[in-house]
Amino acid sequence: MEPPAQPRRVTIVDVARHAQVSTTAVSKVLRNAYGTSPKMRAKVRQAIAELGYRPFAAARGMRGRTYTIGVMLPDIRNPFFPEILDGLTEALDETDYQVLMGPGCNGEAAEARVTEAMIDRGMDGLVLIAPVSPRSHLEQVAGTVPTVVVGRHGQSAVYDTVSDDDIAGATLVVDHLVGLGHRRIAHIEHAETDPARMREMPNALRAEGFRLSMRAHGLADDVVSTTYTQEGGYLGAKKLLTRAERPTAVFAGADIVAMGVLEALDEARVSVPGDISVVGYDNTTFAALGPISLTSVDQAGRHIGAEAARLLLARLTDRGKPSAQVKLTPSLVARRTTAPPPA
Amino acid sequence: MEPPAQPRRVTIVDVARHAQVSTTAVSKVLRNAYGTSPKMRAKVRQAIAELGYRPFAAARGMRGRTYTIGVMLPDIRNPFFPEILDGLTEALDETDYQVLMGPGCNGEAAEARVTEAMIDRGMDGLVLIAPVSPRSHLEQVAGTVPTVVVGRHGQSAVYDTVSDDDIAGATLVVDHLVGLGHRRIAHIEHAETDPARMREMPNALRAEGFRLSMRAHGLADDVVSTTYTQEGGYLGAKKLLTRAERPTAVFAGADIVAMGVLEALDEARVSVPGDISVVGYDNTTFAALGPISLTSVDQAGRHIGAEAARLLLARLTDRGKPSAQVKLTPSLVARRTTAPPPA
DNA sequence: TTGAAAGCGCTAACAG
DNA sequence: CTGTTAGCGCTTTCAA
Repeated sequence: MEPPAQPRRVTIVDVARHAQVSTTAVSKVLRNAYGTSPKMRAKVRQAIAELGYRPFAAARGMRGRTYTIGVMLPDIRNPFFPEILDGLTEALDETDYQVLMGPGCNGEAAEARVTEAMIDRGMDGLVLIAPVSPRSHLEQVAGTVPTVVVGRHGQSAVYDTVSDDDIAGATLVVDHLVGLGHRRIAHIEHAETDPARMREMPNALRAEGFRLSMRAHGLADDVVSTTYTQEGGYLGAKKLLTRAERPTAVFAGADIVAMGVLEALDEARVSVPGDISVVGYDNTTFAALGPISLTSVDQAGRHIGAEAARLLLARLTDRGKPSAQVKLTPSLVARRTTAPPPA
Repeated sequence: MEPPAQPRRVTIVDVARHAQVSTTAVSKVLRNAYGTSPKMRAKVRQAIAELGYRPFAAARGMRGRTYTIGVMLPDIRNPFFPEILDGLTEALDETDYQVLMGPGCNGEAAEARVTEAMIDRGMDGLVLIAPVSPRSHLEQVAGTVPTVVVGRHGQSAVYDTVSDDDIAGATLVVDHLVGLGHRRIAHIEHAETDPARMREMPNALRAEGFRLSMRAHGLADDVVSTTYTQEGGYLGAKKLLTRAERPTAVFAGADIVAMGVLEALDEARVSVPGDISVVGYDNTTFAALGPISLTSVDQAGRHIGAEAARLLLARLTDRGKPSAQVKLTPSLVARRTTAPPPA
């Protein structure tokens, strides 16, 4: 008795017939395009509601836009990204655009695959979060579809960028620790070898900011090179503990690194912050967790996301607009892993 | 001198002309369809490579499939989901399908919006992770596009399900604690009022498993109702600490809840696991973090994701196939938050 | 085994 | 302001 499960999708033709107008009229109402009388709009809107019509985005994409924005994020596990996404979706909520995310990619090959997949699906705009691909690839992507690059410095004429001032962030950390009385401060960095990326990747800038700031205070800049992983932090801390003169504070380049540091210090029965203070970066969710309570640098992820959305919408409206670079200022959140050095 | 930035996309027509064959032939080769000679395939493949052709998925979707699978996840912040995603993408890596994720949705309205957006974009199949929408909506979605529901019990004739045995997981926890000598064990649950969801949502089953298991051991089942949030854990623990007879162990329904518990215990100067043992659920990344080292239940997220991919691919091949329910078995990971009760 | 031709649902020129 | 018409890039009958 029941109709079969798939009663054919309602199309623009059905709506046009039901409203006694042309398909063009329906299309125009859908897009709030110029040249529709209020009366017609009302008729069409009613027909749409009565039939429960929803435009088929894939078909729209063949001529116009798909109303889809793709977000590429390198690592879904990084607790910093959800904040960016929140800001992004919130800003896009009012619009007709829908956000779809590519699954975590690591490395250039995966990034290329995801960006291509998004372009092939006719996405109207792309937001690339902390991409590692060479600049040339980013520019090629941006040449095909409006693009905003987030969390990577270095400007381009074809894409907009939104990033947080990592130099300033590192300076905040050093100032905080020096203010507490620390003199021997070590930094654990994510080693960057590619000279092109040196100037663009946040990790490189944090290390650079640390060096500059320490020197400005007339202090020696002690940097240990590992990676931005928990293990990297663990190994880095182990190395620091063998120093003849141990540092009294460790600035980990990312919260996840700080976790490894805390683990190593715990193992070595070094008290935090009694013996050694620890600072992270990113102010991730777990930094705020009671048992951890890590002092960290907050990047205002929501704002970053909101700015990215704003820039993308602007470029969607005017593809030829000059590229913009937005730089936001981080802030330091002091918690229980930092204190004055032992007397 | 250079051609303009947008030199028109290479289409199937270009490939056909370059290979001196019809567009039909190219299409067939693309889809490994029946009726192409090896010689023709070779010619077409070469032309594709020489021109750097990539099919435009949006256009394919108009007649056939988009080779896109949509994954809806409720909360990108939940560190359990990345595991599922990894299993999913890994299993799909070999295929022509691309995974795209909807942004975190909370609540039925957001879920409906995302599922509709995915359907409107012609996605070939959907994976819904821990959806909260009523069954009727899930079945409606599944009636439109092949669907696999993950992390929610209760079978349906139209969609497949993959879930972890939450009753068994709760039993593992109780057995572990009882084995250590605990008798007064409390559980912090996420309150579920909707009777329909009672039988389907993991949180309800964990509480149920706890009750059953405690009674099987001849012990009283002490359950505190809050929510699966850090704050819920904090408040739940506060409440437990006011008990005349404090429990010697707390089973938090999720790792994030355990974080709140640890914070409350820390504040109250209650030692873990000296005075009170704490167990979480999900074995999230931060459970393993050195400073936390939380005993937790592991759901084998990768397997869940891999199973979901397998079922979806099967249904993509044969839409009429009978629905399947896959239930996986969890395991307990003992860490440093559990120990025998104080003497 | 191969190809010509007819759409899929929608938008964009262009006429009226 | 409204409607007619011709595609977008691909898949799919259906003949050859």
